[in-house]
Amino acid sequence: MDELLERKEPTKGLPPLEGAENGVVMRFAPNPNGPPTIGSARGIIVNSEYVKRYGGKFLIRFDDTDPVKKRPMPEAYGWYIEDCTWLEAKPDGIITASERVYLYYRIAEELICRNGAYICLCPQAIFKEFKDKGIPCPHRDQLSEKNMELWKMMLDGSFAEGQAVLRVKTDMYHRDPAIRDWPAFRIATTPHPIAGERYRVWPLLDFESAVEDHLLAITHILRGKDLADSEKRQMYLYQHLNWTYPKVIHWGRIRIHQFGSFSTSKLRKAIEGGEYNGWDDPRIPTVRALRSRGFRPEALRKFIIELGVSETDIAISMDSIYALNRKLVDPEANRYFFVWNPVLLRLEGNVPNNAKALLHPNKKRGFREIPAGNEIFICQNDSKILKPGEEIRLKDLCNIEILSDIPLRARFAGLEVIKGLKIIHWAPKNGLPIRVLRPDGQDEGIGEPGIAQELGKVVQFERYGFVRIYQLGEPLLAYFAHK
RNA sequence: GCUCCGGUAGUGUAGUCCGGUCAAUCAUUCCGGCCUUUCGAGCCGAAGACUCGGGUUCAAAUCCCGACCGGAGCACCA
Repeated sequence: MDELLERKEPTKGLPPLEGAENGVVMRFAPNPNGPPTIGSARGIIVNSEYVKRYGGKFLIRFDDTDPVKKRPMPEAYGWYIEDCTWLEAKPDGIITASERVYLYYRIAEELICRNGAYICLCPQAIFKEFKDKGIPCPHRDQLSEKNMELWKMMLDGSFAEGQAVLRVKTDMYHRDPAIRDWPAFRIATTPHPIAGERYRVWPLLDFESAVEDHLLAITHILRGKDLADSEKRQMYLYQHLNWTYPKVIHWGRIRIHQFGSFSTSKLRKAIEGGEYNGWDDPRIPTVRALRSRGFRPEALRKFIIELGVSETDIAISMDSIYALNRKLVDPEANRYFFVWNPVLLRLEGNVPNNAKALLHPNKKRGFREIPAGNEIFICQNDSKILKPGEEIRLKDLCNIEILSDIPLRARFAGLEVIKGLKIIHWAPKNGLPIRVLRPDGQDEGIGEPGIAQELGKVVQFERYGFVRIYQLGEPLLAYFAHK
């Protein structure tokens, strides 16, 4: 009976975590070689959400142990903390691997003593042959004392880069070649951006991550499918040291329709080359870009949590995030007129010099005043469909009758609202020059002066979409959020 | 090539472990209508999916086998 009722429970959001009843310790472990992207946001949000649900600790750990190929960016460490905090996932602890290499050395030595690892002097290509064939290399049977001696030589500089690695003993006959005796430490003499020249022997991800997860008493690991083999590899290390492995959940790759494929290193190049305005350019999928565009963290959290943690690869659309954010932002955003691709419209007759328009259509938030008069701007798109003789309404101003299309002229035709009349918006002749930066390009035009008072806020440009006022000036800069 | 993982509407997702209540959930998108001095919001309605083929069973989205498709790992990257 209980079973039946249990099965009826709909699972909303994230599925329950096995073995989490007494709290969890979870970590988000990025390489700080750029700012967090939407992909990183998934790691930040899901981990922190589980910690919120079950109680415990949410840690951020910088896996920054490659000074060469995945070279960390010193500014990025702070960016991660900043974006985590903005995403309502302030870490309870910050760990930086490059500051803790000495701890990994201790574990390595323990491992060598227990005969769980050996120094391998095979050139990389040679070892690959052994591995593919499934036969132990000549160094595998070295005595633990010999390994310790060679290890010290690695540390003291007796070996050059590439001459020696420390390998964890797994099973050279394992059916999956990816699991066989994997490397734990290699020599890298390039100075590290944070640790400088303090270390010349650096751990590789599988070792660093496995050891840290144990040291930090991580209970549950969420990781991408690309690291699906890591548990199998690291399990051997845990067995050698008699540790207990955390519970692991994998998720599939995530692609975003609107952004296509991207990588942090590619973005970095494009930004350094001036192709983008920076790490918050609306055309790129970073968390800071979303912030600049006026997204609310709740929208992002909700979206990511609804994605769940399936192992299926997914191709998501920003549309869902847009819809979620629109719901949050619509009641807050003041309304303004922005005329893109403006064309001048000359008006005859007693056009009011001022218009009064609601700041919000259905919240009682008062009015804004817009200078009007006999010359105003309208969108080129609107102008194209106007025919002489037609009567339309300028929103919140007056009705007009079109006199001619080229040149564009019209005359005042009354103030009273007439149902059924086509309505267009407009901007004052001496309005604000505005440039809107969009994910798909940019728009330029004229807006009403009140927009300048909304710096940093999200507003709606009527008939255009929601934007965040990014920077005052000539022109004023706005970042487009969504329709 | 070897190894692993996955395939529910356009997109995500629930259901798959423990077969029946699934002629399959929710959201988004699209379409139609209402409302509205925004093409926004809101309201109403509609459309749309179990990859395929076998097998087990009274009964299969759910279990088994095979095929197909997709992804990942096989780095001295993370």
